[in-house]
Amino acid sequence: MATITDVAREAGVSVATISRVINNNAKVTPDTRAKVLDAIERLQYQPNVLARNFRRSESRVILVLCPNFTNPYYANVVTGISDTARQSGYSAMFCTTQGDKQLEKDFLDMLKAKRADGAILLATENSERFMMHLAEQHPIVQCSEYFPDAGLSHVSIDNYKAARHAIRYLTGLGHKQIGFITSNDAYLSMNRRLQGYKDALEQAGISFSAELVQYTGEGYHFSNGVKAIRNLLALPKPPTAVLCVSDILALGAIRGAEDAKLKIPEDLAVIGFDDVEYATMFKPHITTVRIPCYNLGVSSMEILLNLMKEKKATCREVVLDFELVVRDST
Amino acid sequence: MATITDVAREAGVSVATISRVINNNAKVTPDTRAKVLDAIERLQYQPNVLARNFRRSESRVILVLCPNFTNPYYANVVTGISDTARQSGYSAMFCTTQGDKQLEKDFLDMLKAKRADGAILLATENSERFMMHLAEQHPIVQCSEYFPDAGLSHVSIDNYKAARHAIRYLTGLGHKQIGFITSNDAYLSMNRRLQGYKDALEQAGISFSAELVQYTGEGYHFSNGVKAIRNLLALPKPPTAVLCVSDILALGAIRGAEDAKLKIPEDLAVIGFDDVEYATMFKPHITTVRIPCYNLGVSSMEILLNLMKEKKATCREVVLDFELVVRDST
DNA sequence: ATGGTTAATGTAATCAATTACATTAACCAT
DNA sequence: ATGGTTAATGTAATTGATTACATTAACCAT
Repeated sequence: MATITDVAREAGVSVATISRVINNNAKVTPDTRAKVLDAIERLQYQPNVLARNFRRSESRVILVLCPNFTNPYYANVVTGISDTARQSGYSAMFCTTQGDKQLEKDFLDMLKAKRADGAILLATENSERFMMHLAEQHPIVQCSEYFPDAGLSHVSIDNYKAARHAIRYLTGLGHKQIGFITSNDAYLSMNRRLQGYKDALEQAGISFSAELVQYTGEGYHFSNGVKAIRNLLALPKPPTAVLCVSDILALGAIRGAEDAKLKIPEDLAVIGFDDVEYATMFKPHITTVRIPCYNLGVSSMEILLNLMKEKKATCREVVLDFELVVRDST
Repeated sequence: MATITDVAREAGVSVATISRVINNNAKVTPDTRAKVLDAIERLQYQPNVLARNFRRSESRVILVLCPNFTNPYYANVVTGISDTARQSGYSAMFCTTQGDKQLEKDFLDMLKAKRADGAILLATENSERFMMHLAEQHPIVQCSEYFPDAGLSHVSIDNYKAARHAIRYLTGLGHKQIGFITSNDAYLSMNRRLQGYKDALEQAGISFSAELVQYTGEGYHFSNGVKAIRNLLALPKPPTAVLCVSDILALGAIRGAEDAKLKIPEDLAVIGFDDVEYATMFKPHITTVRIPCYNLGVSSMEILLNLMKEKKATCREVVLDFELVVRDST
């Protein structure tokens, strides 16, 4: 593989000039530029990335902190991140920390050791304080979940509006008893959705009833959805519609309701969240709030690229559009 | 961040000695070693990875070619790869090529440019010839799918045995009309499974009937499973059991059979492949051939690490164990 | 023509680790 | 004591790109 010195010799100029041409960072006569490009072409020269990274003291690696890959929600986000990173010459290092705070910290330590140039967090167990401190020294972007008002860049949808929108749709269909199935995870998105649910009810003149809100414990398991809907159906005044914070929970709720001989959507309307691919595999096809996962990933990476380029940490907040996809479960 | 020179000064020795200590590649007096380790500790020294990679001319990046992440099969494999790579100080660069041969080639070109040290292929559109040639110059491991007798290292399960095992189980239950639902993808695993199916039938004294084999087209869509089982059930002598090459297809087959008012497993026994997590979400829980996806990933990465260390390309073939998980669909 | 100004290009230091080769020290046999 | 041998350690080159600083050339105004 030819080096910059080879090219300099071939073109009859100095290495500095070659560097100027390939980096476009100083004036070079059109004439010499042509000579240089010619030599580069002839020798099939490609700058040695290792030497460049070393000299520039950047690793061209980004970190991605992710609960897991097996949830298709994350799988899609990660694909978006990965594609965008690759197109910009970055490689991604993933860590599925599964709630291990220390592992997460160790992983992020690679930023300090210059083993990575930036990080995207799809969720974190660590504190807001810790992250704010880290973000002062390194480019960090939060995706989906974030600390509000922490001054960290983040990309997400408006979960409040999304839930409110879904509930308005249900009240518009005439539903008055509307349940809400959520997880115990202390995610911001859950709170925002709950608030959207409450406010939409209030605006529709329906009084809030705490027992209509089911917390399923942590994680998003199908069986949790089944359990939750059973509890709701056991109420003196069971709901005629239910909003679930994930498609998997919604699928579980449908299964639980069908087990109880209810017809979907006649006896119970169900709305999910995410619009993951396999949710459409089953009947009835569920109505859901589509989250643009792939684009969430793309956008996070783009912001991170900017952050890494700029040096000065300007906080960017990007809110992508959700979409209520109406199918057969409502 | 302290450099090797700082440590040398602190310890009162030369940089060469520091290098010897941290790399364990030459004799150093216990005495001086202690001094050096002491200095390293005091200065919190960590070798500069960029300088090291540059000098050693290795990138510590590996490539992973993967059809997609959204299929939980791949998601699990990739997690195994990723975890193992990280533990050894490697980061992974993923490319979901979706059948784009040229994109795949461009991606693998990073090996030539020394932007990556090795690659794991979860499937490839490129030819055996191309890959053999590439593997002569760079460490390559194939995972799940591979070219038999191409001399490339690979990790997989024994798909022939797995299918044969599943069919023997079905014949053991008394089934004589057994269908096989597979995809049109030209994967080795599909052929091996088909052969296992045929041989197991023959050994059970059942003659092979081509119409009992349904090809679903490419990809593994739920709806393909539904279609396939419909075709099978429309036969003059419909099957009483069916083996599907993926859980998703099996789920589709179950749905299609239930739509036709068949009871599972009484009227139709169904076996899937993979044992992906969400397959257990639905009832009836399917009997399936479990593939150790995560370990497939771990093992591939371990072999790749060896390959990268050794330099000489010794081909390693690893076959991991499958397991027939009997649940409610048989 | 002279000096000043600017634009283009060249020279050589630099980044941090590795390592070939050189040097030193220690020990043993004669 | 002398020379030889070996083990431990040091010196300095090397890797390839970037870039501060130096040099050159060209042009213009006087």
